[in-house]
Amino acid sequence: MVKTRIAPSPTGFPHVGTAYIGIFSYVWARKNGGRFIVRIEDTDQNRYVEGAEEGILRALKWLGLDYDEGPDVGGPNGPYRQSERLELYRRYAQELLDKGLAYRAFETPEELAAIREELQKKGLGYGYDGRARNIPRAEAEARAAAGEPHVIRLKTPESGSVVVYDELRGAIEFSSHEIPDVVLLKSDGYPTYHLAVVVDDHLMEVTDVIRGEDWLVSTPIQKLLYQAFGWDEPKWYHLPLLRAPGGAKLSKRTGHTSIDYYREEGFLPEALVNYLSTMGFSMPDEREIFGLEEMIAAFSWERVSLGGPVFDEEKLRWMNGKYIREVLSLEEACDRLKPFLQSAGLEWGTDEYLCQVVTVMRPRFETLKEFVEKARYFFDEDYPFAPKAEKELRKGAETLRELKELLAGLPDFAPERTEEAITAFAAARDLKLRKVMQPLRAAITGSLATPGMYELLEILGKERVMKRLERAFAHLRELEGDQ
RNA sequence: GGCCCCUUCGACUAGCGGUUAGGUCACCGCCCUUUCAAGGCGGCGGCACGGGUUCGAGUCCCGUAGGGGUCACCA
Repeated sequence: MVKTRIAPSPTGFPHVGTAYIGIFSYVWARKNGGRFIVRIEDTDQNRYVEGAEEGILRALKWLGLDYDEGPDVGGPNGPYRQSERLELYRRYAQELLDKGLAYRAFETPEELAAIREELQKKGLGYGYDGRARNIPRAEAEARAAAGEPHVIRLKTPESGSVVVYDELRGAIEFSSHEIPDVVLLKSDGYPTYHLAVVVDDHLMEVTDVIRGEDWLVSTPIQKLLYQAFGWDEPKWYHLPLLRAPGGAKLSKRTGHTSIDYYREEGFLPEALVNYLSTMGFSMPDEREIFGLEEMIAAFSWERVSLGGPVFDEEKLRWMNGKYIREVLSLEEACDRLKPFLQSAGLEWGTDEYLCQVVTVMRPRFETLKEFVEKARYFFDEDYPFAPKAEKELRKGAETLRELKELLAGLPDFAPERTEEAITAFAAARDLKLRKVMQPLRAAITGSLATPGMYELLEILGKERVMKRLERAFAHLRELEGDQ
């Protein structure tokens, strides 16, 4: 059975990179009828952030990446939080010690810094020379027993090479002398990533490790660990890293990397997932709008490209708009908007009214949050007047007064009726339609960017429109009073 | 810097030896039009470079360049 996992660290907000890798892991597991699990890698006590785990799990659920096993849902191979598995790592580190494949090292951070500097001068690529290998076993055990702080390091081969097989790139060879004696167990008793990931992936029966390319060069270390334990290694897939517009790895400094940011800005989870999926994957028929189910059906590693994709928020916005106007049903779109209206303190009355508004507004906003900004006047009689709208108001004040009388005489604001009345009104005065429309638009919305006038009038209704015209004239008087 | 990975329009990508190198975003123009959008149509724009292999390379190989990653008791 194919089993994939995602292993986020609770060190901050939920990262889009986690979602990105999560999508491919999820899809590959589902494609194969396998299992997708979440494991929390909280082995760094210094970087641990309270609440981060909850944020990450919430984000994964929001995106629709439901997992079969995880810290909050349990599973057959738990616990799924590394801080709760410390005994396991110690036991396995001991096993390596017993086999003579690992050793205790007692250097202080200062000593290590000195060693690193020294090696750096010699032009060597990494930071430890394996000198503690020379400490006699008995002495090391005695010092450890005496409570001397130390770490346990992996004894890596001194010659030869390690060949890693990446499913997306093929065989990659690393010279053994470039693989350092990495720390397996830290002096605080916590494991490092290398030990924890191998022990957990093995125990949790992970068959396919899908992760970011930044892990590629550490794979030989983990492969060595699998060998040391005598376990079968999983298949490795290293996905390219998401890039920021400049080209560097997407980070806090180079772009918006928090999933929460996108949720708060009014992006739809479906759109974010869809967009992230197109970062490296493409459908056989080149369609760009597709959901997880479609991706699962069409997925193949051959359709994954390896160039680092640049995360383009502009295209994400376009795609989000596409979802709002073409993928979501009208009712669904209305429901998604409600929380945003609420947090803006706006009331929409009936669902029917909201849907009328959304119907005409749908082609005009790309994020849920943007709707609130652009459709405010539908929900607030105290809508503000934009400077350009005020200008139209001034220019068309006379026309508007006459138009108001006309509108007041109409029995109702059915589109056919208002259209006939207004076009006739303009024709009678030999006015271009816009000379009539713009002042009216400005008056009843405070804006010059709105849906069509006839639908606007119908949705707002005669009563509200007449009141708004009154208010607009009042506003006009204030403006003139100021001058 | 050592090592590793990557390289098609500005961005995301299709292409798996023979194509006028296709699509999407962005940009520009036109159409529609009462504004703003959406939509339709059209345009701009690319195989990093140099060697090979081959009758024939965007497609295969090598090199160069460029970009990225990684060199922690962080993951």
